Amino acid sequence: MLKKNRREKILKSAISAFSHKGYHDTSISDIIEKAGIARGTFYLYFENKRQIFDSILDNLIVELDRCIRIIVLGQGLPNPLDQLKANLVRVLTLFIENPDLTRILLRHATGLDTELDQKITGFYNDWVRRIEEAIRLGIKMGIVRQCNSRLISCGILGCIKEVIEHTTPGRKDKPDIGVIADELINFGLYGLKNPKLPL
Amino acid sequence: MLKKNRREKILKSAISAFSHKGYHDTSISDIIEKAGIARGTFYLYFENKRQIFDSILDNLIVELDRCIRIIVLGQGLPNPLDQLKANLVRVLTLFIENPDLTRILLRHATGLDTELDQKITGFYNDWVRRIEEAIRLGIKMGIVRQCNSRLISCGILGCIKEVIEHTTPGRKDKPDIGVIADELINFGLYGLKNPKLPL
Amino acid sequence: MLKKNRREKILKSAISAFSHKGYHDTSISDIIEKAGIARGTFYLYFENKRQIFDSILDNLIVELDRCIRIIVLGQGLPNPLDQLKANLVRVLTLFIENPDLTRILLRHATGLDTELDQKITGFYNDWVRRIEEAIRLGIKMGIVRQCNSRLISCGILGCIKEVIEHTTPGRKDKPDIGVIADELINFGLYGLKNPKLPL
Amino acid sequence: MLKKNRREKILKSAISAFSHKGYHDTSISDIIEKAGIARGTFYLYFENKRQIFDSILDNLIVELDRCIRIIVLGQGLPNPLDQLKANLVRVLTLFIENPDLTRILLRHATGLDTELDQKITGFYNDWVRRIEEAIRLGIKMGIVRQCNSRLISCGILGCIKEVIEHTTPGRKDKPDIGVIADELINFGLYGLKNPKLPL
DNA sequence: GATGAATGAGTCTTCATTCAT
DNA sequence: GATGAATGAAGACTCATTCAT
Repeated sequence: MLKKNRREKILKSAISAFSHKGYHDTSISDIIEKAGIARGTFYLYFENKRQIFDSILDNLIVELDRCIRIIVLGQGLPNPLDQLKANLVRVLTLFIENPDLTRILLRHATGLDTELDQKITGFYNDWVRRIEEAIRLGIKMGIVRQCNSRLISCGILGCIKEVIEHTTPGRKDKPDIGVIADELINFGLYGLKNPKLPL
Repeated sequence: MLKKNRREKILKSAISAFSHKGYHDTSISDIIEKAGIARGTFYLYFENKRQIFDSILDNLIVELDRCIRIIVLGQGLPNPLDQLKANLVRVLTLFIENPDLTRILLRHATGLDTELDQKITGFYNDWVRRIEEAIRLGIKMGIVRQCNSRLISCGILGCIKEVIEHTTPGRKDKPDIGVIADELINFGLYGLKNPKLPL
Repeated sequence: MLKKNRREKILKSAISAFSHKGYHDTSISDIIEKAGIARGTFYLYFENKRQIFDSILDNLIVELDRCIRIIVLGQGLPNPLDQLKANLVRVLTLFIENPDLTRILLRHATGLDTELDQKITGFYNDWVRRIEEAIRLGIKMGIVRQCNSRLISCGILGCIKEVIEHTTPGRKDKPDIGVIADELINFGLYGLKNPKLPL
Repeated sequence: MLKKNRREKILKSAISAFSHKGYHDTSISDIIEKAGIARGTFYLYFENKRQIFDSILDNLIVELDRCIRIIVLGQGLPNPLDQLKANLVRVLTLFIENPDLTRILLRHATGLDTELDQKITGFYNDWVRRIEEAIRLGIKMGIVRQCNSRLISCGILGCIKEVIEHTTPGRKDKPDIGVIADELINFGLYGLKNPKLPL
């Protein structure tokens, strides 16, 4: 238990440090000072600087994946749109409540090396694929119009990412996540055109 | 003239190196080897490693800004939507024809230090502001529905960024930029909903 | 204790290196090779090359100041001339027993940069001032003739410095410090004129 | 003639630069900028950085040696003391009128490398030897008291050097060289003791 | 397990000197 | 003779990682 606590403490220090200074500008000294441990101790809990960074990202990715529940159609089940919104709300909440992790993922996890880049690209691709599947299903069901589903999925992911990056940092007033989710969903469904106009 | 050539050569080598290995993993040795020059020569043309990186980004930002022309309404002028599309096409073209620069901007320019982060954030904010103004104007004119213009502008920027990142790298077949632009515009205007369905 | 030893070892190596090759021609490599330590270790004990040099000089200056005791007049106290000689003997001894430090102070500490120059000038000025005060007191007491006390103090300092520089280096036979001190004091008091001659 | 002028211009620039920044902190760039010449041109007139420094010092040493005239005894000739004072005045004048050269010799020429150190030591030793010979002669003639002539010569040289260093820099009011020379000679001959006191 | 002193590979940057024009 | 772009050797300093205590 004590051991776990120590690991957590180191992780927290590392998250804070990486978030503020980025991977390269964060030194082991930064981390151990914040954690209040000795230099050697760090290496008892993590193999090296790179591994603790990976570890942080892996955790985050797992958490993020947990936010996404497959949308199930069926009588007696919540409206699919509501399920979609619930997913979005969970993701947005996770990011907004963990601004340090958000910064690490969106600003600092990028371009470190090929391996990591692939991991993150893979993670995003996963989401793109899920969105794409949903769109394809929608098309099949006649509720979504024909489009380049791949491209649009990509765009939707980017949409969400950018809104998160814009919403996260240094806010003191918690934004209303429900409103944000609604705006995003409306935009994704209906676009910007004034519905009162003819096509 | 010769001097300009040399500067260009160094810039090209640096762009290639930064694009593939990122800022920190690119050494001056990498750059001068690619450029086929001596170590000291590098410092004749650039103050230091950081400055050549900034220089590359500054160039790119200038080029990008040149792609965006203000949309002008009026008889005898092209359709605003076509003007919008032309902007988008120019931006997409610039990115797709310069995949190395794209990688640098989207993967490697992020999180280097506060100053650079602010410059890039500022640049993106500029675009967000322009999109926002267009949306506001549209709302006033009654062609765009009510929405949180700020949030949606952000989303649109992210949409474009992600599509670019997804489209750019390592393609050998040039994608059809016109098609991409159309898809993006349609998505932005009409969303995903099948227009044959009632609201 | 071990840590202190290491610091001492590095200091000794640095003193030897600086003394023989001067500040600029001494590289960190020179110092760590002599000390038998790794490159990084040096920087555990000293901030940088310049700081260890300053440190050496600061130490020496402190030691030198310790050699000088204020001359006190009074019954039952040693003859003022003997007190003066004792001061001189202590200073000469310090220099002669530390020829490396002497070389550093007299040959290599000069002209490195404005800051250091001022520190050393300040140190010498201190001594000049003390000598000057003694001369002024002597004039008041009627035992010293009228003179430009400032100028002569300066000259006396130079006198001592040059004798030290001439006496210190590479001697194997220890010079008789008492004799040197006597010669200097006699010169300062009586000058060169044969006392048997009328003025 | 033009060529000679250029050489002089470079020399002047170098003297000014070396005087203010010292040998190591003076770059070839400093010199050629002040001289208004191209980099390569410098090497047409001087072999390298070190040689121009030597050249400056050699000039100065020659000038200094010219200041010293052998003291000749004989009827109809000026008083030996006056000859001595004339020597001193010439030396002091040279230094005071060339503060940059003085700084170079006294602050910056020291400890550069063994060869130069030996040249300068040799030069000073020359003067020490001359002073010593004069003292010996004086002893023989009965006008100078017994003393360690070597040591005292050294001291006298130091006396003069320190007074010069103290008098030279940054003065706007030209000091009265005759007075300084008198003070120094009086000090050397009679010391500090009040002559009205018994020995 | 915990510590922190020691390590040394790696990198940026400077600057005296050369040489083709 | 004059130029100044090019050279590359050299050196200070950092920091992730190890290991003896």
